[in-house]
Amino acid sequence: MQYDFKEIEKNWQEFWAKNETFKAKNNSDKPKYYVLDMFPYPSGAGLHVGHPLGYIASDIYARYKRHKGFNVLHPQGYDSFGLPAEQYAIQTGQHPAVTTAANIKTYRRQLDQLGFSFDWSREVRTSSPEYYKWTQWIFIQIFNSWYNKTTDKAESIDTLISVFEAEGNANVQAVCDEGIAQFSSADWKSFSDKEQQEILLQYRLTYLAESEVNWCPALGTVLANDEIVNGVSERGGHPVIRKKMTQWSMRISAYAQRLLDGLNTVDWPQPLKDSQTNWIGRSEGAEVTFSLKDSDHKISVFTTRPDTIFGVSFMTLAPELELVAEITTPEQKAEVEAYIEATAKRSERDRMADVKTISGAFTGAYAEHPFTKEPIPVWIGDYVLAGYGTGAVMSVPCGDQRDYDFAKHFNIPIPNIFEGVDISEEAFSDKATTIIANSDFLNGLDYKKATQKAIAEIEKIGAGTGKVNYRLRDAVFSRQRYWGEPFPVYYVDGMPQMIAAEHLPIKLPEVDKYLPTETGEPPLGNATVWAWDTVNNEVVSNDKIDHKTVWPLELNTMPGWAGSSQYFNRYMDPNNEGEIFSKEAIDYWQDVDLYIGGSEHATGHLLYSRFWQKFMFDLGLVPKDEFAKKLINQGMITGTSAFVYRMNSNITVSKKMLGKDLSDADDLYKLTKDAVIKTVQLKKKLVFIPKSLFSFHEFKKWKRSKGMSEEEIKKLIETDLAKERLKSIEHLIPDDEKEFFDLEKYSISYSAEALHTDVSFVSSSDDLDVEAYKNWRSENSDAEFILQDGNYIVGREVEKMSKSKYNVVNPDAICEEYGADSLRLYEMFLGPLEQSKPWNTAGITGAHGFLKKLWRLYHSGAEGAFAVSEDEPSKDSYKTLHKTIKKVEEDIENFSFNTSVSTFMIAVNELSSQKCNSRAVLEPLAILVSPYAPHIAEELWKQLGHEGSISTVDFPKFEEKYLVESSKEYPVSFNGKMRFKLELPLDLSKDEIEAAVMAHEKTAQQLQGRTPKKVIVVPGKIINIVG
RNA sequence: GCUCGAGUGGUGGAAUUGGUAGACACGUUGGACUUAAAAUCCAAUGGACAUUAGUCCGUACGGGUUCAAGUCCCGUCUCGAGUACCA
Repeated sequence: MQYDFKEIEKNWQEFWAKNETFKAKNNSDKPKYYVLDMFPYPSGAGLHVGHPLGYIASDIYARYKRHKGFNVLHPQGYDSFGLPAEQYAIQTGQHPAVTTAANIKTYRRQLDQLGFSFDWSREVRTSSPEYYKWTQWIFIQIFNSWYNKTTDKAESIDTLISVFEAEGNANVQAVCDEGIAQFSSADWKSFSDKEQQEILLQYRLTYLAESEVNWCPALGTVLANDEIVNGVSERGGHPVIRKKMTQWSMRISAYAQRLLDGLNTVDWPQPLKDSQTNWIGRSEGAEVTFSLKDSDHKISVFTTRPDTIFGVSFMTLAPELELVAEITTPEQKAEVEAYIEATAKRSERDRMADVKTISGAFTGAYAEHPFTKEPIPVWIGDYVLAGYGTGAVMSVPCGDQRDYDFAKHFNIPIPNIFEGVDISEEAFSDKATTIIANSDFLNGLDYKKATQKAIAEIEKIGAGTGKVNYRLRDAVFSRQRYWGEPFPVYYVDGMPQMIAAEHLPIKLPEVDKYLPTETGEPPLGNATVWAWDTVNNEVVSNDKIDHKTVWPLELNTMPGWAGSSQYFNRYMDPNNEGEIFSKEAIDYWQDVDLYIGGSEHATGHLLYSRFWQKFMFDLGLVPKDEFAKKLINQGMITGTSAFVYRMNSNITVSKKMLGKDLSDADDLYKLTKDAVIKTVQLKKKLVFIPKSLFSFHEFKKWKRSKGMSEEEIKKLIETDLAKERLKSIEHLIPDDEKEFFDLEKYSISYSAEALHTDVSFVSSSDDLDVEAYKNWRSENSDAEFILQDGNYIVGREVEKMSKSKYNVVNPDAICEEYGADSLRLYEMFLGPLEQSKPWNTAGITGAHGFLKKLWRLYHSGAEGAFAVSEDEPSKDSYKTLHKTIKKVEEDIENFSFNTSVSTFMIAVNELSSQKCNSRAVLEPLAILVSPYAPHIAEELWKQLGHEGSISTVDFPKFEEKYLVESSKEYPVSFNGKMRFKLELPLDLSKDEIEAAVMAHEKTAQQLQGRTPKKVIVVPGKIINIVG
């Protein structure tokens, strides 16, 4: 009986589905374990072999945990709202729901075919109304909350209202908008309903605010920074302007400190934590207020260097600040306005890319130094960003390079406040060696002491306070898109109103087209049935809007991260219609134990999810304020692209360059160009040359990487290349030009272009299936390939796996040829999970060969019949088994899956040579392999005579006694170099070992009469003889 | 620029607390079986010299610690990821 993986895999996949083998129960005597994958966006292209890497790893771990007696939750679903489906809808008119459903079907088939142990009964799709009902529900909870700094958590807005009613807002410590006017209890009560709502909106955790966005009028949409290239849209190249729009924002900044602190409590990769830490960007310093001369205005600045306050020689404001217009003097008005206008035209990208140009304008206003009372000129400059801190800086040119450059450029004085430091060339910003001078009460202090003292003095005179500032900004939560969650929001007199939870979900309306409306409204503006009837509590036709009981609904939709910010909790109770999840479910499952996914989500999904989790924790909805205990970033699988080299259709004949200096390939190239005699058109248009005939550019690269000497290059070019290999293209020269193909007389040069070829045409030894390539593209049908030894060897390069590079490998094809178990093993075998590594289909034969060998261990009967004996295994077989158990268990616990695959291979190699077919070894072996190659394991388990699935059978127990050795083959080193090996009993003492070694004939041979100075003996490890 | 990570054969990668560098696999070469191919099996495979024994070099580069360094320390280079007028 052959290893028929197709039949086996099909049967067991059916078995698992039919028996719901992997369905997790929400209550169990077993301990719980929650293994989660970052769910996929179902794209139209389907999966390539890179995608399942993380899923295979998490599946192995989930299966392992089942063997270890855990009740495992291992769900999967789809992040199915998103731009590609919408883009496709705009192009083809097909409803995104239709294409999304079709894509999901493909994904499901591909996932099923890989044998994952997902509990599909818990599948969620972010785009299904049953799911987004709860996304809308959370939005309402966030809207109905404010952040109380006193209790340091989110609270219901009702607690805020009662404070307002009782005593106004004077004592309220909240994370809220800036500059809210103070009001008393009586004021509050006298406010109209609308006024009250407006005030509350400034406190809510999600609020409407004007945010500046990249608006593209031609596309009618807002673009992300990376969708803009050189100031125009990436798609279509339309102009983009900065525009203020009223949008929903999430007050994530309220959680900045807790998001930072929480990182210390989770086992996540350090780089990921670092990037979140950077993103949150905590900096300590002081906020200092400067009065303006001859004006009531004040300017607040945030500085991390209050110790340098006596070094201030000017102030710089962001040009966007409204204050600028108010303080500019009439004389400077024209200049300032011109500068503001110029800045507005520059995109953020421009301002970022262009660090060297220094620009700014003087406002004519002067601020007053809080201590010296000296006048300080106020400038504006686009190196100051409106969105960070207060949008203003106190400029200390001696201590900050940007301030320094600015001061130099505009001839502003640069006072030196550092002891013994020369600032004539550049600013001095080394905090560690700072000693302050020329600074009144700060003189002689170091950075730390001066900072403390400065803050204390600033506070004493009421000019400011010590402050912690965060880079993290509130997150814009509105998108001008169709294919996203609709907001459960309607507007009464422009004020947003939440729809009561019992009327959710508010379903996405149908539209005729998915583009923005002609008046520039979001796509939902095209919906004709999109108004809220407050009497019947239903969505009704727009023409019923009467602004009495029927009101317009919100036209924006939620962003991509809305649906993915709490899905891990919903999996615990995904079909609950009455609650987001039951208390029992969340209390049982608590949080994710292991989360696997890509590092690209570091500052998006993984930050927002932590924010929502903390919010839900504050509300008492979830028991943990961090949702995932451990997280692993799987590396990317890159493609190994294959290249053919298309020769340009003419070659250049030049004077012979023998004897010339060829020390540099650049010179060589130039030389060839200068000495051109003639250009010869080839007989054939399409000629593909082997890599070794590729142009000089390739040589340069090769030379550098291989460190070739000049001599070697000469040899290669003048003899090898110029003569033998060039001969292979001689027949392409037209007969009447043959005289120029005299390699003794002339040099021939040409260039070629590297073109991607589909990797499926290339064999494991890099030779191209020329016929397949010719058939691939009609223009190639009569192309000529210059072969070497009968083959065309392609060039190889590792690149990102992508359709356009023709290096995508489809798992369907791999499963068809080798089976899912082979694919699973091979993906793990490639290398450490976290590392990125190139895919090379050729290597899969190793994994496949292993499975066949494994199969043969159990099928040693006549014609490969199943044959397992009840004999007692040999000592060696027991040893093989138990060292395998030990290693595999350690490896899984450490997520070192690649090494455990090697361990399996070694075990099977050993058992094969031991001719072991004992049940006592082969049964545990099947369980060991089961997490990695579940189909074959199930089949072997069944053949071993067991009923039901192998999936919850106890993991084999490691027993030390089988590994106990009586002797060790010691490596004997002389001066650290291993010279020979010596088998010695393990129970020998150090002295006995030394005696045995010294008595050995090879020792004498090595020593050649010398007396060793020292003999190092590490029992059980090594012997080193020095001298 | 800053932060983090990584450099080991032709390739992917192994290598416990410092203790036999290159496990395992691919590829390559030779051989067996076969009419042939596939499949399978056996052998060799870091480099150089010697080819019997063996010797020397070798984990990006230059130093250092140690009986012993891929592993620890200092410096340099290269590559990758993230991030950026962040005051």
